[in-house]
Amino acid sequence: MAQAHTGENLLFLTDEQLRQGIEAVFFAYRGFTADPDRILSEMTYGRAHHRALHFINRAPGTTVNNLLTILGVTKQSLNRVLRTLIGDGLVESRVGTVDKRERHLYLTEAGRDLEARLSDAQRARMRAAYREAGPEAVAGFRKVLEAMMDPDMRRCYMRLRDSTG
Amino acid sequence: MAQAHTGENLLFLTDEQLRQGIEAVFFAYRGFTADPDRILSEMTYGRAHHRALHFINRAPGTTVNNLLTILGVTKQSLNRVLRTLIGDGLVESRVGTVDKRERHLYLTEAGRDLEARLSDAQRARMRAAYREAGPEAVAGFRKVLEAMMDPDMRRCYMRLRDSTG
DNA sequence: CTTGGAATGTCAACAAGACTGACGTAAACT
DNA sequence: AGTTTACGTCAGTCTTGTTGACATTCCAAG
Repeated sequence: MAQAHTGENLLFLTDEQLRQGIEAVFFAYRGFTADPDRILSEMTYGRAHHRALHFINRAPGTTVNNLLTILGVTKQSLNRVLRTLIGDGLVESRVGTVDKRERHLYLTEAGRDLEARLSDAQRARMRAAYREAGPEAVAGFRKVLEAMMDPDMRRCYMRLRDSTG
Repeated sequence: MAQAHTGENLLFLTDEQLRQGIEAVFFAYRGFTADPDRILSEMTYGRAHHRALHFINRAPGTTVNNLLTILGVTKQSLNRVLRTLIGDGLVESRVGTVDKRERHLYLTEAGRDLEARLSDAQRARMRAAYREAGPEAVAGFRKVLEAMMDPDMRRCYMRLRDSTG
């Protein structure tokens, strides 16, 4: 009856198809992080620094707490990363004007430079993959990814998405 | 001219679209691992154990070296995981008959039980996402993921895929 | 038969990056 | 005035990855 309803035999929902999807995500994620990781391994930074740089660049002036919920790590873990990035002059931390308890985070020019290097490498692979797969595949790709997210993460994602479009 | 060629305006290749794709992968991967991680956190195992169990279940009798290239870690790192799994009676290691240097890995019944628990949890989320997105989106999803992989990983993935279909 | 290389395993040391728990400070809210 | 919130930090632990060194076992080629 599900078949009758959708006009599909729902082959894409078999355990075997799902397993292949799981393995595809596993292998693709390796490719996803490979290029930035190569750049980062030449310095004292890691993937955690990349993530922080990415989202600070994405939402300049974001607070530590906001970044915490986006990244889904503890404040101690994030603080270690932020401390080195601030110490190395890649990130600037400004005390809030309206609420002085908050610290607003911004990339310095050096921070923007590194972020651009990392993002360019990651985007190059995504661009190649998108071009190879075509626009309709990309739309489906995004649709499934969004459906895979936890509701909380989906809200994070949507908020970021809508803030620039 | 690219527009004329494809009949698209290639909006899906803008930096902004690519960035959204990158963030979608980031947030979706969190969801992807969340359910198995919850189960694993109740025992002494982690994500590395899950990965080993998954691929041993997927290709019973696989050698350590083969698993090494699939997982992309060092033998020392994998060995630590395998040692605990073997010690806990979830994995069996049999000396090869044709080449006695090789160890062939199999899940015990207890190993299959745990693997099934983990896979069921992960598949449930994937199934929900697939159902929500629909078969065409799923086809695009897979297509982009495959294009994102490193060539080596793509070969690994294809070989596994073709061995069961 | 001996030697070289490949596959596997083990020990030791180390680093990144996550975690918990506890504590302190300052600001804001009630 | 007391509580909560935001942030930072110290200390310790865990998982998972890394390198380097070394032993074992076996196959194969000289």
